[in-house]
Amino acid sequence: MSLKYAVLAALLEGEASGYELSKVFDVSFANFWPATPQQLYRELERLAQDGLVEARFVQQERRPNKRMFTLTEAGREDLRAFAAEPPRRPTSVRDELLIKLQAMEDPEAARALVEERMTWARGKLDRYERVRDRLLDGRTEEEYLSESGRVGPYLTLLRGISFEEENLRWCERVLAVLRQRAALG
Amino acid sequence: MSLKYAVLAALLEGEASGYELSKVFDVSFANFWPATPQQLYRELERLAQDGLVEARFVQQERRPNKRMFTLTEAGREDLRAFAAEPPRRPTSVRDELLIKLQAMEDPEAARALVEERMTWARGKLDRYERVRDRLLDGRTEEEYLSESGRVGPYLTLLRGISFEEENLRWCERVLAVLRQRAALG
DNA sequence: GGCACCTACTCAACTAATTGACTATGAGGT
DNA sequence: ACCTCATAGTCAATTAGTTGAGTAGGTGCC
Repeated sequence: MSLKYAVLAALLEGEASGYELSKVFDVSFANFWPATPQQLYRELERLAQDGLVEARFVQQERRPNKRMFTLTEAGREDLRAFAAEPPRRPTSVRDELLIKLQAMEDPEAARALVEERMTWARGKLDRYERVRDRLLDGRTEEEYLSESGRVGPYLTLLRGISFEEENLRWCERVLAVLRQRAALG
Repeated sequence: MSLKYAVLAALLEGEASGYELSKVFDVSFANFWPATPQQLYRELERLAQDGLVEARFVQQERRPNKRMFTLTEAGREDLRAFAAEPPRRPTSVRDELLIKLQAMEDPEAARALVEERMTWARGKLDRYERVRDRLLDGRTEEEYLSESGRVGPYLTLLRGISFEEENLRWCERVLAVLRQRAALG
């Protein structure tokens, strides 16, 4: 149900193809609503059938043809109604590393997995930084906030950044606990 | 696939019924691998068929009968192998609020949703605090870490706590941005 | 005396998500 | 000449997850 609105929300930024959307869901939207290309194509099909988006074919010369999707007024209205009411389902996090850590017996293996996670988190932060720069486009945060119509994209980006930063802090904490335990044991 | 190992990991704490497991997946495990009772019963069935857990019926007098599950040596071994290798799939977060925020036009409605989220996060932190107290059982963290065989449960609990704390910090940030924008606009 | 809630599940139907393979074309490198 | 990567998708099969109802005895509250 929510994927529907995630797609509609993504289309608020303007007309997009399924392929372009799959890129968006691979970077910025991935932090709060991951989706594979297959999910997106199916969802777009449904949305078009329900009249919430409009599709048009675009013939291309040096690339495969594509379909571009736009929000309809009905889609905009549906999204508006969704955004106004409180979330139905609680935030859900799925993290395999935590299962492994929960079960872990070997502290050395745990340390290795946690350090891998840290490297990964730093990579993600770098990518967010680039998304942020593109959003701000040379302006300061203040300028951006006063000029730009919609703040949503910025706030969700901040959440992604804050999540990864916390991830790093927690990893540090885990390493400290493992060291302490090694010293005590 | 990972639910399987989440269940096995939960059974590391000792024999449990499906019902008891569903309680565990409602509190501590909920932070990194949510599962409904129905999922658990199905998974336990499968695990028993595969010989990774052993089930025994327990007749009860004043309550419905139940089945208690224990890890077998094969289950323990399978879990060990899983825990040693790096995660296959990245962490995934699903958060409806962020879709709503991404789409949001009305700052006042946004503020209300964010404050609701804050109340909720504080409630969750309280519950974690109680879980933590039960784990530590009067000991300091140092004592716990030197006495207890397995650190996993403590580290995953820390992640839950850290996630909600960060949630609160991000909410504060969002409120600040909304205020700033209101002042600028 | 009735009603809601807790324990302890089972069953059926449904929707969502994942995986892998397949179709095309073009660009760039070695 | 071949290989990989990027664009832009489609199809089919399977697994995972959700929802709602049903069963059945016990406890606690007003």
